[in-house]
This record gives sequence, C-alpha cells and structure tokens, in this order.
Amino acid sequence: MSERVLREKKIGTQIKDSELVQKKRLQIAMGASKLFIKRGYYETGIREISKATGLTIGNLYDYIKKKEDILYLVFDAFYTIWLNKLEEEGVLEIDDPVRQLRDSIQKMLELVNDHKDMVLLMYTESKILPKEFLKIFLQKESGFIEYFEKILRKGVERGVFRIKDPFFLANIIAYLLSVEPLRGWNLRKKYRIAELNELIIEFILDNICVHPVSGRLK
Amino acid sequence: MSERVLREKKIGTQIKDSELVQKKRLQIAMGASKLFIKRGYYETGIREISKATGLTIGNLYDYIKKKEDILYLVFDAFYTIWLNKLEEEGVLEIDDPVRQLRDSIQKMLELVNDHKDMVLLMYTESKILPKEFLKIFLQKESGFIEYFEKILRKGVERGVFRIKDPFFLANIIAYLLSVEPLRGWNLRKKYRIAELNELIIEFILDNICVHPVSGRLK
Amino acid sequence: MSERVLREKKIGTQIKDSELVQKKRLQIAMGASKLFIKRGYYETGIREISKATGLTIGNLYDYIKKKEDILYLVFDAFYTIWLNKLEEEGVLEIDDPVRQLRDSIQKMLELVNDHKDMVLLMYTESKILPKEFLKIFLQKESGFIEYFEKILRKGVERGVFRIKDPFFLANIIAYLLSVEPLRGWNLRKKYRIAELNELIIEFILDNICVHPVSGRLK
Amino acid sequence: MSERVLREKKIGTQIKDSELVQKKRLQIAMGASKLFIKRGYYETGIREISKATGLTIGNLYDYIKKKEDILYLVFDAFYTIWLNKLEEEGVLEIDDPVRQLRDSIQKMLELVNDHKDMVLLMYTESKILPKEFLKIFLQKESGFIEYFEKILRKGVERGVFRIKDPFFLANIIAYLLSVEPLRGWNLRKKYRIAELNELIIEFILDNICVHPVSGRLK
DNA sequence: GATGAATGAGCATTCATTCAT
DNA sequence: CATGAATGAATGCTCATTCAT
Repeated sequence: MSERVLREKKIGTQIKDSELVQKKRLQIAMGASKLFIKRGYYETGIREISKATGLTIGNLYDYIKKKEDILYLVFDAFYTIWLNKLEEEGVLEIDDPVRQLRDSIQKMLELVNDHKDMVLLMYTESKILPKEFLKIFLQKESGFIEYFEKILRKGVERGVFRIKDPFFLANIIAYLLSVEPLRGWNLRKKYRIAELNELIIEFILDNICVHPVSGRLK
Repeated sequence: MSERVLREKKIGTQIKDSELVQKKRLQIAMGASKLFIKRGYYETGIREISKATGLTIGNLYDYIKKKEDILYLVFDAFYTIWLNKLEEEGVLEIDDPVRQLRDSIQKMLELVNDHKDMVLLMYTESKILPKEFLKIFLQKESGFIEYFEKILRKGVERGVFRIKDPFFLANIIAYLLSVEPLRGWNLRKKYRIAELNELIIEFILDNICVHPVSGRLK
Repeated sequence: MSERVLREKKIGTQIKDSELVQKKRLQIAMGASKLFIKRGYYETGIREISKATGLTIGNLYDYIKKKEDILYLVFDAFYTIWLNKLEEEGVLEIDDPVRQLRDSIQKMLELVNDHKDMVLLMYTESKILPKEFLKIFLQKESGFIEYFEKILRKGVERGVFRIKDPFFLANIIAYLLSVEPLRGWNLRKKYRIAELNELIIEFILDNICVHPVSGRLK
Repeated sequence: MSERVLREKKIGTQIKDSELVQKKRLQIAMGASKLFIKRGYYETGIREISKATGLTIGNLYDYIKKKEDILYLVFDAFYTIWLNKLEEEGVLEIDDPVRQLRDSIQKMLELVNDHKDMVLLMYTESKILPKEFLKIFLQKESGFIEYFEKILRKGVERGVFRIKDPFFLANIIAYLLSVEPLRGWNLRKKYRIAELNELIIEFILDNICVHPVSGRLK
C-alpha cells in the first residue's frame, strides 16, 4: 500500500517458538475482536477473552504483557487482513486513475461495510492503545491515505482530475469511507448499503473529474 | 433548530426543588466534562467527579442514578450550549441559502474547533449512554442534520444549488464538520485550523453551487 | 526515650475523621500482627487480614494504600506500646546509673520476652517496609540505642562504669536484648526465661561495672 | 566441626546419576543465592532462578520438589563453603585456647563480613525452610556453637578463661558474630569493618580472659 | 534427561453504589 | 438535603508447578 516500511513493533513474550506466537496471537485477536465489538474494550474482561480464545488466562499472558496489547493485536490482525484483501482485488495495479480511484473506493467501501463494527471499534477505542502502538496504527493509516494521494496526483498529471489539494482530498476520501460506521444510524433510515456506496462514490468523483463520470447522470 | 419537540428525558431524582436539581446537574456536567475529556469515561472515577464538582459522593447520587447518567448530563449540557451559541450568531435567520450555508458551516467549524475534545468524546463514548439517552442524543443530532437539509432544499428551490440528494448531502456536511477532531492527527501536519476550515467550506460549496463561490477561485 | 522528635510519617487516607482513622488503624495493626507472626508477611493475604480485623477489604483500603503499610502500622503500634510500657515502669527517671541500666535491661528483656514473636517479625520482615517507613523505624530504634548510650556516659562520668566506647556498647546491649527471639531455639534447651535474663544482665554488667554487682557473685 | 553426624537429608529426585544431581544442585544454589540476596526469597521467581542458573524450568524441577528446597540448597552450599574455609584456615588445630578463640572469632568475622548479605538472608528467611530442613540447618548451627563451647571449656580447664557458663557464652559469641549484618545500619555510621571487628574481639576476650589480652589496652 | 508451553488458583487492589447519621 | 464511611464483587495479572514431547 505504501513503500514506507512499517517496522513491526513486537509485543514482548517469553515464548520461544515464534510460529506458535503468531498462531496464538491471531487466535487471541480473532476471539477478542468479537467481544470488543459486542461490549467494548472496557466492558470485556480478561476472563471472557480467555474463554473466547480458548486460552487459559495464564497462557494468554504468555503472549501479551497487558490487556491493552490485545487491542493492538486485534487492530493489527484486521489491518493485515484488509491489506491482503485489497491486494488480491488487483486495484493496486490499475493504470487508469479514474478507474483505479473508483474501484479502490468501491472495494474499500465493501470492506468497511463487511467490518463496520471493527471500523467503529477502531475509531472509538484506538485512544486506549499504548502510545507506541497508537503511533504504528496511525502510520498504517497514513500509508493508506498516501495511496489515495498518489492516485489523485497521477490523475492530475494525466489531466483527468481537477484537484486543488490532493493531500487534503485524500484525507477527506479516507474519512468518507467511514461514514456508514459512524453515521449509519441516520443514513440507514433511507438507504441500503449499495445505494449509499453509490452515492458516496458519485459524490467524490463528480467533485474531482474533468469529464463527468457518474453513471446516474448519463 | 428543529420544530420536532425533543421531550426531555428526565433522570430520576428524589430531590423536590427542581431549580436546585437543574443547577446541580449543570455543576456535575461542567465538572465531569473536563475529566472525561482528559482521561475518558472509564478512567474517570466517581470520587474524582465528586471532587471536581464539589459535591460529596452521596449528594452526587441524589441527582443521578448511575455513573452513565453523568455522561448524558455532559453531552446534554454541551448540546444546549452549542445550540444557544448558534442562535446568538444569527445564522438561523439568514435568508440567502448560499450565505446561510457558508456561515452556518463556518460557525459550526469554529464551534467544533473550540470543543474538539468534547466532539471526540461524543464520538468515542456515546456508545456508553443508556439506550434511552442515546436515542435522545441521536435525535438532537438528527435535528441538526435536518437544519442543513432545509437550507439545501431552499437553495435548490431558489436555483442556486444543484444537488441530487439533500438528505445525503446534509449528512455528509454534518459528518465533515468533525474531520478535525477525528482526522486531525494527520491533517494538522500540514494545515492550521483556519486553512483547514477554508478548505472544508470550499470543498462543500464548490460541489453544490451553481455559480462558483469559492474565494480562491476568483 | 529520646528528645529527638520523631515526626510521625502519615499514611495517606481519604477518611476525614482522624480519630476514626487512628482507631481503625490500631484495629488493623492488632488484627494483622497475629497473622504476620503466625505465617509471615508474604504468606498472609489481604483477605485474611480483612477477616482478622473485622474490616471489609474495601474499608481496609480506606486506611492504607498498600499492603506494606499494614506492616508499618503493626510495627508502629508495638513501638508505641513498648515506649508507653517503659515510661510507666519509671526506669527513665532512676538516677543511679547502675540501677537504671540494670532495671532498664531487666524491663526490656521482659518486654522482649512477652513479645518475642513480634521482635522476631521486626528482624525478619522490616526489609519489606517502604523505604520511607524503614527510615522511621530505624530512627526509633536509634533513639532507643541513644537511651542506653546516655546511661552509660552518665555512669562513666560518675566513675561507676569503665567503658571504652559507649556508642559501641549501647549497640551491643540493644542487640543482646534480642538473643532470645533470635537464638532462643538453642538457649531454650538449657535455660528458662528468667535464668537467661539473669545471665544476660550479669554478662553485661560484669563487663562494665567498676565494682562487681552481679547477684550471683556475692 | 562436630562429632555429631549430620545425616544429610536428601531432597527427592528421579534423576539416577547422583554426581549430576550434586553438580546441578550446586549450580542452582549459586545462581539462586544472588537473586535471594538481591530481592529476597518471595520476590524471586522460579523463572528468574531458571535464567540465573541456566537450567530450564522443567529441568530445575528435576532436582528439587518445591521452591523452598532451593533455599535449603543455598543455605547448605554456603554452610559447606564456610566450613571448608575455616578448616583451611587451620584454626581448628590451634592448641592455645586464647589464640584459638581469638583467631576463630577473627576468621569468622571476616567470613561473615565477606558474606553479610547471606548471613542476613539466613536470619530473615530461614523460617521459610521446610521443617525437616530447618532442623538440619539449626543442627549445623549447633555444631558451630559447640565448637566455641569446647574452646571455652579447654580455656577454663587450663586456667586462662574465667567463665561461669561456657554454653551460654558460646551462644553469645556466635550471636555477636552477626552484629554487623543485623545492626550494621547503625554501627556503620561510626566504624569501619576492621575497627568494628577489633571492638567485638576485645569485648569478648576482655570479658573472659584471666590476663588482659586486648592489644589496645597495652 | 531436557524442554518450555500450559495451567488456574490465587493475589492485591479498585470502585460504583448504598445508607446510617 | 448533605455527608462520607462502608460494602464486596470484580478486575487485571502472577507464578509455582506440571507434563506432553
């Protein structure tokens, strides 16, 4: 997604078998994510997490140092999953900026909609992350925004986009991807997911493209 | 802001003197808000709130039933303050839709920037509100969106706005008002507040207005 | 015992009624001391202490900050008790150095023997005290040694004691008072308490006095 | 040191190769002793001991049954070391009781001063030893006291010591050897080690000898 | 004989809430 | 109405010990 190398900050552990560590941490992330989504970080106890992950409490703590680390594990796991999904989709290699932007937004909206609870969790609980992990988290997010910025600049160079400030717009686009998780309570009154996604894409592209692209306008 | 009557949901209390109740509840809201902003809801204890508000713990519980109620008191107090501020500003009575929209957004962005921590708190902690209070909270938010929707419809009628879906756009506008609190960590790298506000206003208006209005374009 | 003022280091508390604080802290000290003596500091849990003191755990923690504080409370209570006992005995006002020394040692040995477990506890667990409290504890102990030093110096001035180094000897005397708690396992094989005390007193006085005083020698 | 046979109480083990057992147990004792001295028995975890000894936890438990056993291993190892040291020094064979007593005390004081932390540990933590091991520990200590008692009796027979009760005095002498570890916090304010040792030796000998021996008195 | 991951009871401590005064 | 001491279940976390490999 970005050339910048995101050095993986490692949570300390005594366990020596590093494959096992990875496996169990994924297990923890998957088990805990459901609970965090359902009841929030603070209302979820270690005992519940232990039960949900199938690890005993002591064993759980062989793979983390503090409860907060679990939140990082959860966020990290989903980020990884999402990045893999996007790569699989092939949007990273599309040459035409208009199509690349449209498809990227489309795919990401689908991703967000499939995991809206997780997105919401990230917005509401990322403040809990230990500072070092918060930094990594925001860095990954930054890489994500840079991806949009690059597409926008490419489009400007090729004369298909008319944009005053690609950095600003990239941030806005990234932000708009999360309307549903954050404002869904109101938007869901009127639109179904697919409609909403269509509206968002149009809203962005109409604003940017030199030649109208919106399907509906035709 | 909205004709819809927002029936005040009352928190139960044994105290008879209703003026006293109102006074103390404001006292609680103001004292607690600082703490919630600084350390979050869960990390703020009742004892701290008691100290910050100048009420003894027992007395505090004469005006609330559960800790969660305090969060509602806080949110409610700020909503009231903000609505009053907006009314004072006179934007509600502006006739020209373009000017009214521009000024409304401008004022609200200023309000948001003066209280970005509180806005962030509302986004991150509103999930904690007891369901009944969450409903009220979202209703008030709805009224707020309706206000934008009305301006937009007025502009469409008068032929100064070209908008496909005023409801959708009103939601997007309301959502965009909070970019700074939610995405500030990245945007602050490049822009000062005033610049950012300018960019947001342009972004919205350029998208809507039949005749270009953006200052910079001229 | 010493003119030096031992400023009481206060353990923090939220409780406002300071008489209550004193009462409850004594209650804690008395309850906990038995447990510490029986099973040691580390093997005694807060839950046991709660039960033994008749305070609920939460209430217990209204009067202390950490478990370690309880140890200080225990030591402090006994020090106070012992000092009062010694004052009551009237040994502080005896004028004749020989008689004052003999009676002081006698009384203190009795005190030590009545509380040998507590003395042992103080030797074995004082290392656990928070540094600030350990300092106070040792200061009190110092005052105690100074008391002996003064008697010794008085005796030297009056020509009834022949002593090279009163400070050293005062330390030795204070140390010898605790033979029974620390070496009792071996001494008890042969002596009853009274005999042992007599032996200790003789051992010290024979070593110091210009004119033989030992009862047995007469 | 004593004719009494101290039957070595064996800690159970499944390991057949008894030389290996001895080697590993010494390894454990040496590694653990440093930790116990630095942080005390209770604050030292098995994992730390495992690391410090270079044995994996599982392997550690092949040579002990409970954590307490390690304490015994530590105490035992040092006792052995000390006894060997004393034998090497040749004090056991000195014929003249005055010289033998003086040299024995001197050597032991040096030993104690070289290992004051270990001596202190023995005083403060020996209560933790399983009863069976505590008994052995005290028996060894007894043998040690008997050694002094014998010298004293020999001196009495030869008319160079005037002592009422050699058993009592032997206990006192053994006890006085540990003043520094136990009362050092106060004595160190005024004396350096060598001075203190000199004072202790004088104090004992002056008390015992028919003819004054103290170097300083001359 | 050696390894180290797994166990889970146990620990000290916190904190929203109550209620006698 | 106000006070603040009392409650005790629940929390995050540790650690001696075991046992399958």
